[in-house]
Amino acid sequence: MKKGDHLFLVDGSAYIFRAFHALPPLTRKSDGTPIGAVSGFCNMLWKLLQDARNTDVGVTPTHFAVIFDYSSKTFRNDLYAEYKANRSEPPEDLRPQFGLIREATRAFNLPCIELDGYEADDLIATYAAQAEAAGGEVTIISSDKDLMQLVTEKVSMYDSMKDRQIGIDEVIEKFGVKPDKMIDLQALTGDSTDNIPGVPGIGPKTAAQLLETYGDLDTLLERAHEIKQNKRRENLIEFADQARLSRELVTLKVNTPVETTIDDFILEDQDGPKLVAFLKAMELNTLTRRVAEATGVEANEIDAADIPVENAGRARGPDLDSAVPESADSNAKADPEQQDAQNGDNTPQALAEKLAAEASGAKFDADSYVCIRDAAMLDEWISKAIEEGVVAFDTETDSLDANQANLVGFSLCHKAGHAAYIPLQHRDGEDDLLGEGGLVSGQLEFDTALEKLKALLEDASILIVGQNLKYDYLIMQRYGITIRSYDDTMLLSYVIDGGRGAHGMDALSERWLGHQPIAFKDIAGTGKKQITFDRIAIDVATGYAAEDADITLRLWQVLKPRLIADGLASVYERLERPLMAVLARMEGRGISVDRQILSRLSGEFAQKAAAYEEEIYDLAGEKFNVGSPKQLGEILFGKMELPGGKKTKSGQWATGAQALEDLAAEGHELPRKIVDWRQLTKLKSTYTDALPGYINTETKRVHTSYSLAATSTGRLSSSEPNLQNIPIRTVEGRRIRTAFVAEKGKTLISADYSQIELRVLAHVANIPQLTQAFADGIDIHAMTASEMFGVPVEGMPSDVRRSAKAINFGIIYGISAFGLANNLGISRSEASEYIKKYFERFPGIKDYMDETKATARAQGYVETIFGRRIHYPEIKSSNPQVRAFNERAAINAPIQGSAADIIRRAMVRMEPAMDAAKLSGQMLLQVHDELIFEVPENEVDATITCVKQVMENAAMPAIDMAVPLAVEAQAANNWDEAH
DNA sequence: TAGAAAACGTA
DNA sequence: GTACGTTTTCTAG
Repeated sequence: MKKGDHLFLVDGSAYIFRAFHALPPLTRKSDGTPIGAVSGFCNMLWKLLQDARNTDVGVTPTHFAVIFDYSSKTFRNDLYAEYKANRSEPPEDLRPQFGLIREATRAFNLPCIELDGYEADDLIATYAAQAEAAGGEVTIISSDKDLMQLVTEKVSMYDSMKDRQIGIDEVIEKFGVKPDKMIDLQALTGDSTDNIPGVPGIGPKTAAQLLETYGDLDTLLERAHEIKQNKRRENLIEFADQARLSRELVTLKVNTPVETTIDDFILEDQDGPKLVAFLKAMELNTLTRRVAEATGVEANEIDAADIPVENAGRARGPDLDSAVPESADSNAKADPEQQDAQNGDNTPQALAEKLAAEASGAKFDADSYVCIRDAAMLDEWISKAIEEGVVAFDTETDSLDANQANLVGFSLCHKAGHAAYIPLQHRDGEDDLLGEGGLVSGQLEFDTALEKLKALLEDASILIVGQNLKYDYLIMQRYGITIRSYDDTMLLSYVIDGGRGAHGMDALSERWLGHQPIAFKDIAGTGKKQITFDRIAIDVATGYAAEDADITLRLWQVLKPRLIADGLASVYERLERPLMAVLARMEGRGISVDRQILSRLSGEFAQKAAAYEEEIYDLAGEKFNVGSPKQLGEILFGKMELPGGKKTKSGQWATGAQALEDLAAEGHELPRKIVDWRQLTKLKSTYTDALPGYINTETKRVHTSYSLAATSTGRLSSSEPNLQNIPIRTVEGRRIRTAFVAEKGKTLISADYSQIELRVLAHVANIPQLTQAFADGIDIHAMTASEMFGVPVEGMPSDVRRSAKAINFGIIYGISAFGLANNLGISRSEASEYIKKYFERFPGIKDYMDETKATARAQGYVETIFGRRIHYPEIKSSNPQVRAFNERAAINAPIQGSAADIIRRAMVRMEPAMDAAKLSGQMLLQVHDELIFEVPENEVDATITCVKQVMENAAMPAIDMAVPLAVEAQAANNWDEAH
């Protein structure tokens, strides 16, 4: 550094706090990460750097650095233990921003300086002194009075938020003393925020006046006895030492052992792409645009930076430093009263309520909806969407099956009440042989519209809002369009109101907007007369489709703030939103199913079933519909007068498998045959007959549909076809699995969590014996039996182990004596004894169950270990049966739900992990605790290693489980052998 | 023809 | 005892 050079020193830590308190509390990324301070910081830096290049404006830095506090412990704590001891932890909302602001600094290509044991102020003092000694000038970007002692002819300060220079004159104006007296002034006045004692009764005015009179602190303290005011005199004498200590505390060190020299601070050019990538990740759209423009970067071509989110969360890094923590939510859980007192109507909760109240009274006006039929108008609507940055989007198609549906039109809504429908493929006239009538005129040309739509949907700076967006995502994916930034109102509702009712659009519209949408069947008819959407008149379609987009946007406006207010952003952001696209890709891939195998099995099952039917008629003495429980009941308990018949709640004879097994056990032949017949016909009708019908004609594969929001616990569900209930328990049933095959040259890998729910139980209930057993890898059911019945694990009778296994599962299900008795075929009192014994051996389980019930009652919901909430509105029901049921479900939910969250996390991480390992295999299916992959034969071993790694570490780093997660993986050519 | 009930497949 | 989805039968309209 030389004469004429100018060093800018940004007081990063102070800026963070100041910006945080100055900016609106709701400045957040779409994932809920608070970024108010980050935003302010980036804008400030950018402005400073821009000014630096406009040589005619202000001063021009040649050197630049951003300085941070390192930790809350510094050398000052050795001088005075109470120093800053009254500082409370920074607000939860602020914490993630410390790390992000350091990231920001690096993205700006600026040195990011901190030093253990020293405050940012000391580093600033040191560098300022060095620069001044070298003949340079210094501007300190801060308005902190603690730094004013550094101001000289060559060193000034700049308050970036008020755009104000602070030089010698400004210090005198503000404090009445020259900067070189600031130390003495602070020593006298103290500082309650930093816990610097000072001298009681002396404020800045008095201090300035005293210093004016006596010159400096030492002289003042020596001549304190001359002071006329009694109290002031006494205090100055009594607290003289305290004043000296205070002076030491406020004096900034100009000789901190810095590791970087000011010559390393030479201001370099911006790295445009790097900065744009970071700003995109922060979703600072305006600044992104500005920076892209100024640096000549095409923002659209740059992906948002991958800011480390998970790893930093745990690391005990410098000060409160950490990038986005796992839970960016805790602020919402902070004491609401305190927040109210501080922010009044600005709390997230208050804002969410206000928005909800507004939405519930809003009017819907079908006449305001627009039908877009020309390109210019579409352009106009798209630019409105770009302007808003948010747009609701909905596709209309001719089928519910996203893997074969054709796009008929789409709707947009950028502002409540302002929605449009864009018809593309409506048809009329008679069906020809292909079932295709003529295209209705007055529709935009398909490819033109699609191209425009692609630009909109793939623009990462525009948030696409959908309801059940996975469907639209799949449709657009098939047209070569990938939706980049999105929110899904169904998933928002699922996270916020899990267990409180349905999350379909109709239900949500009624719940939040007090509006009943046009029903699909009202415009398309029902049953045999139902028509597909492309046959619906365009004006009718417009009213329906535009309304859907309108509703979706309004729901988003209500639900997104609630997500933040309820502190559920991280659940949504980590377990729901990213999984949507993962599932869409899995569904799009489908799995190969061998038609021949199924058809052979169908024939076989049919033959055997027919044979059973003959025998059944013989035994019954007449022909009847074996599939009719009603007729069967009459034969068994009416005609044949078998004993022990029970009735179902609707008054019919119960002929369930268990009832028939009981009869069979008494030596009756017929019930056994019925059970076997049912098994065969079940396998045939549900699987071997039905599955081939699901083979997609184009892909030749079976594409299931996963629902992310169907279960209360967080599990997925699978339908059309349900591939989560493919038989495995019986030999016959297993054969169906052999029809699920890998394509040529590939292999299926099945990887499943071993005993994941019992492991979660061991973790959440904190049971030492269970934890130990899992750590040692011993048979968990045998261990339980051994504990309960005092039988050694070696050579344990199988029925003893079986009882223990049933109890272990019973615990997970919120055990009742009734249920256990049923399962084990023992008496209620015996079952009660077992449970009692179990609770004696594992008192932690009883505690867990009692606590969970109490929690559910007290707050109306329970939580998984990752914070997913499951509500039980009926937990306080006066009906004992209803209440007991809710209690059992509430006990089960954290266990089942945590396990579900774990595999969700694994799934979200799986694709990136496999990419990183250069593996080309693909994830096809999920069955609650199992993932199925299809991989090239030569990648099997590497894939298994990768998959196990991801699955076994899926809880980390959010949760450090007390129990290891174990995953077993196998490869084979079909699902039966792979499992 | 729509929907409930019963049965049964999975974790 | 928890969580699901599909099929068939049966009933009500």
